[in-house]
Amino acid sequence: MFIRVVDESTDDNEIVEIPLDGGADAFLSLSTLAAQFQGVTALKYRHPETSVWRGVRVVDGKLYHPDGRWDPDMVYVTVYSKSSPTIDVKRKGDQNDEFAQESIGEIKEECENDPNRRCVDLIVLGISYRSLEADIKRDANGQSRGFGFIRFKNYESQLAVINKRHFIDGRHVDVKIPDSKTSVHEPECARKIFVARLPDNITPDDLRQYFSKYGAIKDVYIPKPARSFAFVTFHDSNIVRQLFGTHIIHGCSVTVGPAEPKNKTSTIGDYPSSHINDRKLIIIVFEH
DNA sequence: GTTGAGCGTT
Repeated sequence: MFIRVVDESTDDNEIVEIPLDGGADAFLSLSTLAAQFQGVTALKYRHPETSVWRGVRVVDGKLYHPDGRWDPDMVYVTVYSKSSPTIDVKRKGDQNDEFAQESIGEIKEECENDPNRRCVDLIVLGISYRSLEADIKRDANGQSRGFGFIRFKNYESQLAVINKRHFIDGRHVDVKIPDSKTSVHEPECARKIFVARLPDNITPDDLRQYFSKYGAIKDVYIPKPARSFAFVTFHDSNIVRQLFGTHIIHGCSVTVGPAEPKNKTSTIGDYPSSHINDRKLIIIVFEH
């Protein structure tokens, strides 16, 4: 006898028929399943009446159907362990690995130590209406609203999660700072500032030290030989806008503006909204 | 309504 299995975390969603072992009380070997779905740890299925996900029993590398019989018409869905490389949207209180959320007290402690490396609630957008493993917001009827929130213990985890695309339960999912206009798919220049009128004796470390009080810095670039300008790239684009203007670094006045995209052929539509600013409007005024 | 931009009953 075969059962039908699908991996909803991949793009193809191809159904694979997997052979069962044993006779009347048939079971499925985890090794047989893993031969088709690498890293799988269990199976789940929607209960026909409640349409709630139900997990199959896993004992000693064997999967047993909790309702006593395998349904050949059912499509079972693969389940992967929490340490899989895809994002884990965890329930509060789940503290098994570095991606686990922590209690408010522990978060505060880390915030007080370094406000520039603060973990905040991140909004998770585009969650499948069928996803259950998350702090998902629901309407009065219990229907998923398609988004939820998550907070990490380690700032590194927050950075790692915010800067990549996620694929959960068959959908592309965004992880963003709440109310931020910018997307995680924004161009790098959205997180970068252009520092002009820069004295030659200013080092990358000077810039890093000065600008780190505004937010975590990803990269500092000063051309060699020095050309009186530099680029500073932050991890979070939301703090970039407030930096535009004049700054005093080591007693020297420098001018900070938005970094233009490297691609000169880009149109205004390619700019992040935070960069469609006065500079662009001024150009339009001069043309008339 | 078998839907898909948004922003949080604690």
